[in-house]
Amino acid sequence: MDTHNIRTGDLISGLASDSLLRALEPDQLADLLRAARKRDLEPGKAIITQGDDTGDFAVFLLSGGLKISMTSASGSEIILNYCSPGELVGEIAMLDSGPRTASVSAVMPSSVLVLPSQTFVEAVLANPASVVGVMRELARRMRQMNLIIESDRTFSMAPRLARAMLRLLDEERGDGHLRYNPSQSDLGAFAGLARENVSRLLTAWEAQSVIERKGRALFVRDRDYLETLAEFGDEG
Amino acid sequence: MDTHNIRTGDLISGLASDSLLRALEPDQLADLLRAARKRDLEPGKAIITQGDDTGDFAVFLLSGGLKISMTSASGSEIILNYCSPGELVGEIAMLDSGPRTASVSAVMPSSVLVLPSQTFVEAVLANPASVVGVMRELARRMRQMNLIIESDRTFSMAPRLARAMLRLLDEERGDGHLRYNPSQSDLGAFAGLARENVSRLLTAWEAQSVIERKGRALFVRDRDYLETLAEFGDEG
DNA sequence: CGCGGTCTGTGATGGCCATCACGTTGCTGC
DNA sequence: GCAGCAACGTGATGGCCATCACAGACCGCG
Repeated sequence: MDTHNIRTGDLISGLASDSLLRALEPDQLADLLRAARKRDLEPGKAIITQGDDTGDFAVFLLSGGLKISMTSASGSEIILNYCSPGELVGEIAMLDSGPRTASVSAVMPSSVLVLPSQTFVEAVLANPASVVGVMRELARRMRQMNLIIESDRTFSMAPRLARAMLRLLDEERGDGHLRYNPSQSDLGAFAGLARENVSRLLTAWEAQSVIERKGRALFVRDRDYLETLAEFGDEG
Repeated sequence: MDTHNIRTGDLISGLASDSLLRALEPDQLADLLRAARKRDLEPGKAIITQGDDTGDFAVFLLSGGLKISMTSASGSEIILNYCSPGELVGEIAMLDSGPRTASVSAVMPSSVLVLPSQTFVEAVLANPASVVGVMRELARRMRQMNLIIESDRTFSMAPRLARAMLRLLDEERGDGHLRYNPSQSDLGAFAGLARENVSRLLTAWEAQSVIERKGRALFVRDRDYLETLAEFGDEG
């Protein structure tokens, strides 16, 4: 739990290209990390729970994977997003100091840094040029949420699942690997449809060689097919 | 169209409490306005069109009312939000300089200021303290979008329409007035349901004295009813 | 190896809601 | 006042998809 031996060099090179922290200078980043506490999470363990009103920190993911989810009034789970190392989550409540509207939990063994709100604000203020980067990143997320709303409203199951799977594609590994080994229930909660229908769609797609399955793992084989589906719906 | 005679005093007092610009000092605000061009819009006239890739400006609403909408792949309209005087819109594309993902058009005679991206960024940088306010406002919007996604996924027609109408309630006028005189089609596009079902729900609610109708205008009479519906769904 | 638990496949059923269709109202401009 | 148009009311129909139900597959574990 000693945080002073975090190697900031490693950290910086590992920052996600779209991380809020990318905008900070190495000096500020080092300051920030000095004020952060490291925590390790086993799979399933939550670091932020929906409803908490002590939302005065954000979470920076060092390794592993996180999911951001909320429980709807009817009790079902909605997965808003998944995160990879180098990304910052929980900034909404940190920035506006409201209650947590979503939970964040680990989907694999992970380690995170807990960044107090105050330190983050100070770091940004100390480096005004970083502000543009922070705003740009916030804007990018709003753009993505607009897409999700549009998708929910106008598309049927297949395009929605296609979008979800494309968002899960592991760009680094290159072939059709998905990140986080999602179960069918996870895919359903992510795309907004029932688990049974995920199963039906996957079976159909396998028959068309759009995907391949090895055990419970999925591989995208016809990415173009999913992309046209995601963009134009069933009719296209 | 001479913009140098805009009275910044009036403007500042008219700023929405949650405006991005609220965070600026009067000096920066004055600079900003000096670089802005004023435009007048008749109802239905668009100031931003979905797909434009010259998204290097934001729009500040002086008077009137705007709607932010997008056309889905299937051709139907989705209304993402309405805006009142004092609010800033179009910042997403301005901040991340991507293409416009939504259109903005007037729903009543309106006048707006067109703020170039560069000037906005300069104003913010000149006043680092304002950064916190800007981020806070962006965070607030993301929070609201999370709610919309949850609403779309888990609630049936009635709660969704209830939420839409509560968002349209005119807090200033106090009684049950709605802003922007929305038609049933507008309500449908805003809440995500078909116009016919808006009609059916409104008829039912009128019979229960939840709303009252005078001609085509709507008045909320039982706000509590709509709020419990919006929060807990049909079952509550 | 057997055993509870989670994950998965697949049919049957029904409800919610979009769509179609068409009639009605009400406003606008001539 | 009346033609034309936009907004509104309301039934009928059907499709999509959530839900229920249950069987089989896979997995860690004692």
